[in-house]
Amino acid sequence: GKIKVFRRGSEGKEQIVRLAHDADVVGYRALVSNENYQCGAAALEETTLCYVPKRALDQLMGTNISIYKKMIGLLASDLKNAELKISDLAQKPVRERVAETLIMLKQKYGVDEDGFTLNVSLTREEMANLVGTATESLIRILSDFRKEGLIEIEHKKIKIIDFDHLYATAHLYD
Amino acid sequence: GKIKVFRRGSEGKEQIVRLAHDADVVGYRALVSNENYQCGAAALEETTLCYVPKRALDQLMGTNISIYKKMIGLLASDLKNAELKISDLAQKPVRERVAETLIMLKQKYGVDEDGFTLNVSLTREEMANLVGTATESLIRILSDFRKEGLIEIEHKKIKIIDFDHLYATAHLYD
DNA sequence: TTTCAAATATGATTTATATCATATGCCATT
DNA sequence: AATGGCATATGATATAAATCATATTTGAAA
Repeated sequence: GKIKVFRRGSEGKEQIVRLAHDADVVGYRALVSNENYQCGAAALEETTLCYVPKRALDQLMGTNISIYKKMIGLLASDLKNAELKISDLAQKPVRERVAETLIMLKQKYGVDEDGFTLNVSLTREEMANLVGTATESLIRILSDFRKEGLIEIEHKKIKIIDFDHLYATAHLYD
Repeated sequence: GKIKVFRRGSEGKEQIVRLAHDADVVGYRALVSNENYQCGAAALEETTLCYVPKRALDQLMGTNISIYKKMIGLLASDLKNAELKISDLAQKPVRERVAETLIMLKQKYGVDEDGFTLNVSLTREEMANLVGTATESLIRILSDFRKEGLIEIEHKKIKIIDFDHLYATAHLYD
């Protein structure tokens, strides 16, 4: 299923640092580094979890080298995304980050059978925590996008209407 | 030596996403994922580099499993730091991030023989790119810290005078 | 179906921070 | 040693976005 990985800040506000999807591995960091860094994870919908005991994993990894390769790939990909997010947070205005987040959600979770693009149900607050902004700001910008004909909003579900323009407002490649 | 790893944003402004130190591995991401994600690296001082040809590394990794473990550890640690940085950028005001950065620099690069705490010479602009703020804002906050007796500034070098208060202003644990 | 709490929405105001402007100081080069 | 260019510094102003305030809608429970 779909999982959010987040950290809580000073005032208890959560910042979503990463979204995980089917067949993804959450919390492998705890397996390799035993520091006191904590972050939480919560399911965004009904999810099947698969707990692998540390001992079993160690044993498996002792024999099977491809597990290592797989984990390195996952970590590298997460790190790439994290570093992208860092530069976005430091440099892009909220509007661009919202556009980028919508595109990312589409790429990650795909489309609904009704054509509704975003096949996840995040609350506005969760989307704001993902973008790294205030809930009201996120709502305002979604309204703007709707007025500009970029997206359609039906309650929690969002449909991307004009992908190209949304992509352009995200300023992804520059 | 000391290396900065950065990404350039829309207006060519660089955001430092990570600092690397002695005996660290930069750019291993390119070895495992062949996507088109690009970021740059530049030395902050005279540095001895050690290029390992991809083929040699592959060969080494085929035989030696501890290399995998080492790389997983490095990646996991980098990811942890990146995620911390994400939540900081999203939630903490610039002042706190500057304090945190000073502490991080001390921990990472240690102290000068003159007692000057920061044994790296970053320009103010580079520090700003590390914190994720405008150069003027960074300079202003350093001035504030100096006036408040938290640090001493001698040209490029900075000495932490009152670590406890600086630590407190960073709001590290909450 | 009615009711109520939580989520969504939008307006008004404040605030942090970026931007713009200008001054001062430092170091490298001649 | 003098000059020029860049880094540092600080003040003034503009602006994006947060916060505060208040409707409005929605969905769940009685």
